[in-house]
Amino acid sequence: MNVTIKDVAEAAGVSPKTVSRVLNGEAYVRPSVKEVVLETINRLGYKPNMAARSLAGARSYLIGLAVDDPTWSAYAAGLQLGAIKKCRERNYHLVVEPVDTNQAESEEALMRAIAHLRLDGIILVPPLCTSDSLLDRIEAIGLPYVRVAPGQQPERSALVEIDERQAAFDLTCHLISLGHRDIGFIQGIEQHAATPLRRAGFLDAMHQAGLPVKPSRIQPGDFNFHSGLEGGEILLGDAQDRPTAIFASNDDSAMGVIAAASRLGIPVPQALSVVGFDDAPAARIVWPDITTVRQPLGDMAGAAVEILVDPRYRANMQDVAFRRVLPYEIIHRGSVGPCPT
Amino acid sequence: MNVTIKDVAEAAGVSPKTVSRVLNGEAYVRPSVKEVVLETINRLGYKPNMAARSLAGARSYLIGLAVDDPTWSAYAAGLQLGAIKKCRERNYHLVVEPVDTNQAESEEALMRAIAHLRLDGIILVPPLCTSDSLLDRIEAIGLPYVRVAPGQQPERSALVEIDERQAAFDLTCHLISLGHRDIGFIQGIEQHAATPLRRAGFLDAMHQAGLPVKPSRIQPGDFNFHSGLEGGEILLGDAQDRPTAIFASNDDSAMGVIAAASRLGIPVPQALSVVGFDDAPAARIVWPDITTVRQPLGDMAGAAVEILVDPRYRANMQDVAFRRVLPYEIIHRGSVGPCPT
DNA sequence: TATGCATATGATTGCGCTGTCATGTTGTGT
DNA sequence: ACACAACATGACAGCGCAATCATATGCATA
Repeated sequence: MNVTIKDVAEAAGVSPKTVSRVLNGEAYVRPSVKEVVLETINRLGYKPNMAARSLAGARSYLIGLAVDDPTWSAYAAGLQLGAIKKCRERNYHLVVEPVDTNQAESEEALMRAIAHLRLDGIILVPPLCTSDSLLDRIEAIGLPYVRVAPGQQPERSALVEIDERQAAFDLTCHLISLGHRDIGFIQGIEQHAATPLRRAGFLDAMHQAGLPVKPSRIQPGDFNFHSGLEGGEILLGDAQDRPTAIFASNDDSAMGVIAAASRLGIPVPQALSVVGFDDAPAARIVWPDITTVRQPLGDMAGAAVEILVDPRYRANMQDVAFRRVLPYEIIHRGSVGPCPT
Repeated sequence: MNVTIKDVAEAAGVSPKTVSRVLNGEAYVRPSVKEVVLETINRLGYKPNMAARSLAGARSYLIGLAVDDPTWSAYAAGLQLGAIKKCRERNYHLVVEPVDTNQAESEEALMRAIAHLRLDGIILVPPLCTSDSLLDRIEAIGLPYVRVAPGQQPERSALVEIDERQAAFDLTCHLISLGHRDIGFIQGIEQHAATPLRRAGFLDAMHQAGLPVKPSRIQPGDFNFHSGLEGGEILLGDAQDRPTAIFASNDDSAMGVIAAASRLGIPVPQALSVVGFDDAPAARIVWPDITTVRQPLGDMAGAAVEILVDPRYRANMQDVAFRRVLPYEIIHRGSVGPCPT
């Protein structure tokens, strides 16, 4: 049937264990032998059997990505792609596990999958990475995990994030620098750690500039188009008293705000500036395209994979060295203009 | 450490093999014994080890999803979610493998992953499912595969699709029934089998209604927003001679057409009707929302998984019974109106 | 030359499960 | 009552690999 390590060993004139050593990059193999083995592997087209590897060894070469995102938004997609790419590099594989935070049974299914597959590690995406009950259970079984943008309990475990608060601060400052003094804000899902951070960054910037923020200028939202539309219609509804700029907590809701403006006949960016967050693909293609904050989602997921496969992390999961804060970037596009006089 | 089948067997007072029988739903286990075993499994929290199962048995309980879609569009996301859901039901797991059709090395990586993981089956998504070289290689190793919307070589292997041509035909008829007689068309990526089928359905309907289609009314595209924008601008550029409706080959390009109309000051749907295809999430939320064809992507992927785990398919991959044509649905929304007089 | 240590390799065992086959233990028809 | 099936269970081997330990080589130092 299929080529096994034994076949390679025989063909190369060494023991299976030596082939195994070459495969796993262990020390104590003469370069000349190593070369012969590698050549034989290639010639025979040998591919190690993961099941046997994981049964005999300690690792499964499988990393989990747990996501609670029923629509599989661009955010989840960006992370997934980055994670897969890095897994390939490292000869690992990614198993995607969707979880519904609102369903206890769903968490059960995740734990079952983890045990089934003997995952080597798991990447937790908002809002899962802020669920204490889930974190507790994962810690209880000793599974290495990395949180993506948890926004809280930074000391608890490894994490990968950007400085959301600073990014929101910078973006708000940009609007202020263009003369905007009355800026509305559309929030995200409250359970996402990013939501309070982005709001805080926004408020920091406004306060630092000495600009007041009426409570009615802060509208709820849930990171999707509709909430942007609704929040936008409320913020822009009163022609006598409307903000000249709106900060939406992500790009989808920013598109909703633009749609609301368009319905009300308010030209963007001439009469209203709109900014989003995340740099979703759609933010680049809609018209006007949206000024936003680019999160390096692929890099973040890649960093998470790297942490999980790092034996040093597996040895000491409390190690503070595994807290990655990646750079963000403000992307200037067409949805922002100077404050209308 | 972890509970094994042996522990369960001892606790239940039976042999490991009997537990294995219960696990795999084999015949010849007394109901009373089965009950005791199941109770013990539950009590001990036993989770079978996939690696051991796959090493000892013939199945890996892993299904692959191969996708060539660098942006991981809504199409890929919809399929993925449906596949994962069905996998869970069946106690399988999904491993996502992105492939770049333009990179030979990428196909190599896919084949390596297949061998590594001993996949039980693989789902091929356009345009991969029309790559003869890839299909040949997969057949050569005897791996069961299902093609999603291949649009050609229907007899070659199992497939899951909708009747793209009929759907495009129906959608075009809808426009014609509203009085439109001059309809433009934006194509998709030529390598995707859906592209010629949707075009053919469109042309069929036009011809059947006795309506001419000038060559300039057919614009190229690649399923994304930009190509819709460009094609739209060309189709609508001449105010003296412009179609009253445009059929875009998917929702992204339909949004591009709407954006083009908006730039040119052409109100949709008053002066121009636009239809898309796929019923992407965005089609529902933009304004105006887009009349389109809903493909049951989740069901399609689910059906693909069901075929792959079906032992009858594994036994006879030529069986014509495994060709699934799922129903589509035309979704009427705000982007279509009667032909302006 | 003898001693030690770093380097290099192989023999053996077992991971947890399923496949095969042997062995019981009931039921059914005559 | 007997043969013979259908049913029910267990003993045992082995999947392909890595971990462990034992065993060989070199090569410098005393």
